Amino acid sequence: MRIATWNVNSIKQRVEPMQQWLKEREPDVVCLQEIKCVDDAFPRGMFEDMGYNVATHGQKAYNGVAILSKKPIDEIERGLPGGDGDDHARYIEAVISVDGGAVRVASIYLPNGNPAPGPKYDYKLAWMERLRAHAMSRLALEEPMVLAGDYNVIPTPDDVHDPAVWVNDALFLPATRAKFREISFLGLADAVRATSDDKGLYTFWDYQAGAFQKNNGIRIDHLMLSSQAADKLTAAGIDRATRAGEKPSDHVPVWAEFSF
DNA sequence: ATGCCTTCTAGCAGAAGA
Repeated sequence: MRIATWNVNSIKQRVEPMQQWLKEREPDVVCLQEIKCVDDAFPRGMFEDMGYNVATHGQKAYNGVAILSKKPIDEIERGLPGGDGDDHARYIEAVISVDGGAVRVASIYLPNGNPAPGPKYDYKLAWMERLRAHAMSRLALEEPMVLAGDYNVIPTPDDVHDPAVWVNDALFLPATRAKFREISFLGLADAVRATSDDKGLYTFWDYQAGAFQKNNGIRIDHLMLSSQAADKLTAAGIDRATRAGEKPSDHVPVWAEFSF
């Protein structure tokens, strides 16, 4: 089974690139972020025609997440627990049936947090603590689980072209990285880093100043695996070619393949 | 030192993104 994540930066603007990529990569499950539309405006029929079931958690103009799956989607939960008054659509979780079992999958759009310090950064750190608490409770189920999405976290200096430029950014501040390590150390493996030590592996390049052409990027989209999923990991990759196509998102898909 | 680019809504400019 192949599970992918992609921050599409508006689903309506990405219909053609998505169709092309789905045909080429043939993922079984896709976690989408920044769909930037309400549930009723999601182009559900297009994906159903391509053989996918669709679960969305949309929002007008901003944010919005979704899960596509060729296998049935069960136990859909929208929103991350603990957000008193948090109306951002940034989290959707579901259980996907696989041969002889199931895998729990979440599509995550973690807050950007800039400018830092400030209320947006406070919201980011609070959201990360909610994610940590929820991940801990889910890990107690001891089942295959993939928490995939745009974490808006650069985990290490090896995950950014020019670390010095990012030292005061909410994506790279020590407190951000420390919180991400806290989540990782619960027992979640980064699929890309489980399979490669290469530098220069990025998932986002700014639209401005020719960032992609210079490979001036950052690695912020991650698939985090429970040990029961990591044990079945056979490959992982980043589809950077989508960034060179027509009307690209500023993020590219990241995927992991499993023997289940 | 600043904008660079793309998206959204609203309404022909401003916010947000990372």
